[in-house]
Amino acid sequence: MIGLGAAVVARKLATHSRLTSAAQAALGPFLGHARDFRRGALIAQAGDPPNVISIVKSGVACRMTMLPTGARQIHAILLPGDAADVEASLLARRSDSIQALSNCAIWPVPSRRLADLPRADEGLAEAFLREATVNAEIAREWIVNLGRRTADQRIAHLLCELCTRMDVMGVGKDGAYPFIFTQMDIADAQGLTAVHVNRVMKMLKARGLITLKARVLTVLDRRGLERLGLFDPTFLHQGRAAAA
Amino acid sequence: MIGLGAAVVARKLATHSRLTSAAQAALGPFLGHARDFRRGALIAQAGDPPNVISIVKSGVACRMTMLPTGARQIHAILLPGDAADVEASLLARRSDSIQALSNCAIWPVPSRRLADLPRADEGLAEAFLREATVNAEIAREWIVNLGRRTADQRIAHLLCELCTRMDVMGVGKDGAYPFIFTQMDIADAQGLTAVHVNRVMKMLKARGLITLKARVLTVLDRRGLERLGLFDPTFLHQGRAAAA
DNA sequence: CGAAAAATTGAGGGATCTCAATTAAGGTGG
DNA sequence: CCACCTTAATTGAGATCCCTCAATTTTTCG
Repeated sequence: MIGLGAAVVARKLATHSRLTSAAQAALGPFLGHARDFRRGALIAQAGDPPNVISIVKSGVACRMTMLPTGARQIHAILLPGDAADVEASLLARRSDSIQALSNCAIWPVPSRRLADLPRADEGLAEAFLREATVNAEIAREWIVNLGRRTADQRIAHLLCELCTRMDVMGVGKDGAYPFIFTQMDIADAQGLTAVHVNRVMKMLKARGLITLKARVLTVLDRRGLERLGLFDPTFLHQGRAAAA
Repeated sequence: MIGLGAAVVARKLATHSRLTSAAQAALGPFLGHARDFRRGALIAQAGDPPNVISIVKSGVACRMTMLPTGARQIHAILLPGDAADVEASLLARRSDSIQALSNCAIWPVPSRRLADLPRADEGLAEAFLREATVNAEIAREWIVNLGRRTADQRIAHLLCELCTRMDVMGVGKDGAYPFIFTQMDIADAQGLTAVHVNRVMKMLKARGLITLKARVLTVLDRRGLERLGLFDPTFLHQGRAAAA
């Protein structure tokens, strides 16, 4: 069902770009066929030539850096429909890695195919460019998060970001979202330790903001969570009203 | 002397892209004429429509976010030749601001002019795209810095980054670099307080790694500074060997 | 079902912050 | 070019947030 899978990407791109039906049709052949990865597997590694774009078909992945000390820092969470390394072909080699945070299916699209895309569908090519831009925007927000927010705020902010992104993709209902992250994943994303993440999550539950059970996150008080995390609900939507 | 000023940008772009002499010639008209800003002035503000690219002719600027709490987080330092918002025209409005950290001269280039650039010089347009990509790369490194390094390491890493970028641009000699940053600027870039930055700088001086006098930073032990900051001297050079 | 991974909890330490005061530097007007 | 005034740097003391280490329980997965 390549067609079905491609719909995920179409929906994601549609969150910030207008896609013609021609563009949607071009998407299937563009993506090709997906590859499966087990949780923890490296989808791309630092040092690799960046000649492949990774697009998530299902599951969750991340971009991250392993430090010589063994510490991991996650820079971005990749949900279904998200694309990584759209622009990377412009560099000589990749400096970070992509890792599966759950079992997942990834489309590995040769960057050459992206380079040829404008000839097939100009609008689709621009949509991918916008995708990269939105991702850069999110990266800046992460810098703010890490630099100027407390642990409570950081985690609340991350949860809000993820929920907002899932909302837009139609994932989760009634404030209940699939949540495959380990407390260590969250720690590595927010510059904390797993132990401290545990204590913060406990507090979030105690305050009646969230519930977490059987890998399902339920947001009981979205407004409260946003207030705690100083989350601006509009920041991820910017791309939506983008020109043309 | 528009031609002379444009040479700064040509040199910057040449650090990661090959520029033909035709591209260099196209640069002057592309940039137009610069505007002056005083230290502290806002060059662009959150909420503005992102229809202008800011390119630094002289002085130092930064991209930053002001939080509702009044705190500032800097996401990027813009040195002469650096371009900000190359990709931003794809969004509806900017979410961060650009601020002058010293008196500086900025070329405000209408994004429309960038959109038209491929028709004038394909290679030059690609060079600007690569510029944006390298900047995204640096942003990711900042995330690692903020998330997984101590205050000592962060500051050492930032100093190494700045020195490396100035080296490439031919700014500073014999390990002496112009340094207009306030300790609060460094704090706001690295998620620290000015007081703590002061103590770390004192330590760096005590260890014989640097000297700072009359707005001139002298790096006495570059290797030592890099080791302390876990700085990988190759990370900024990636663009250099970029394809085509 | 059993082994491995993840979550949870406690105790204690350290890095960084906050508050506050003082000194040094820089910029401006006379 | 000096005097003044504002801004930046410096230093101290005490408080906090988050980390480290370690043990235990719970959950997940093969």
